[in-house]
Amino acid sequence: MKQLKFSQHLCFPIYALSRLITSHYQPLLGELDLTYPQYLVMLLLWEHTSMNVKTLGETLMLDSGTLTPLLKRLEAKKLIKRVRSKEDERVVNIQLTAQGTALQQQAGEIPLRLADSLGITAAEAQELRDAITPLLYRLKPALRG
Amino acid sequence: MKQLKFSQHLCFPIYALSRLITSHYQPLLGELDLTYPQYLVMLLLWEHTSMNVKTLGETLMLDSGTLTPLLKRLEAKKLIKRVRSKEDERVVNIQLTAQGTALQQQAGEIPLRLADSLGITAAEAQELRDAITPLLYRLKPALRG
DNA sequence: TAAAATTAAATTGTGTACAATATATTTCCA
DNA sequence: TGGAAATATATTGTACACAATTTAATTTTA
Repeated sequence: MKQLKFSQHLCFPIYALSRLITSHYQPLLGELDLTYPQYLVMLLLWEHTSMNVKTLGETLMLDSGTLTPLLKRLEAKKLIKRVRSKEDERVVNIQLTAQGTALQQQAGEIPLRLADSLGITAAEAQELRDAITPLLYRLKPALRG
Repeated sequence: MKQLKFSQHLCFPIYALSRLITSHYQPLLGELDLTYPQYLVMLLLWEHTSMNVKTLGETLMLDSGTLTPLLKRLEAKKLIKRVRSKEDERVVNIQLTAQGTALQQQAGEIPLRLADSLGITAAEAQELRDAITPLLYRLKPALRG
């Protein structure tokens, strides 16, 4: 069987584009002392006020091995509180602090500044998102093993 | 200014899709004892026989901080050799070993098996690649700072 | 209802990513 | 031509990702 050339592989452009976009976020998020995954968590909390670790993980498609230390860093920065649920002691609820809530103001311009940094228009960004989002949720999760 | 909702952000679908695709590679690549970035390096070497670290880094958009330890792991697995160039002692050439060359046989079925695992057709994969690849190479690299 | 199964987080260990810096070599040019 | 600038790789340190396992709490079910 003929080997596919490197350039014919689907995987690489998505992998590289994801990292490239993250690298454009970095200087903007650096002003808020956030990493990109930390920013995603903050976006969700700004929208929902409180979420538990499991729900965050399902939404971001990240497991507790990634989230637990990330959330501890956000807590160390006093942006969130980690509160074990009274109703179900297995659950940890993540709540915004006043400082975490206040940070939303500084974050408002980031999407526009990001598009500017990337050199794409809002329309192009939407087109790409519309191409990718349905695929993301249609693909089967990988089988372990 | 109204805050964009989480779902309106371009960034997340690409970030999540990239990780989802990698997770589908993992069981297939595990049979070859390769990680996904290691597989990308091997794909390039199978196509070009020998490349130096700089060229690998430009093609994969990875720096020496990522590549040096990754290449040392491939060398420890006896798939490649790292050979300092005689003409320019700054340059390290990466060469396939016989074992590294032989591994290509086992890798031939991976692209089809991946598409099957993802549950997409070759046509869909190509459509997505065609949407993303030009964007990848058009975007400006991020400014450091 | 008590043991088994399930669930939610945390922990451990490996491997990227990448900024920042260091080191060694080569090239440039005053 | 000899020191400054540029180049290629390596190193250090921080922060993800994620598989695998552990721990503690809850639910199921025999």
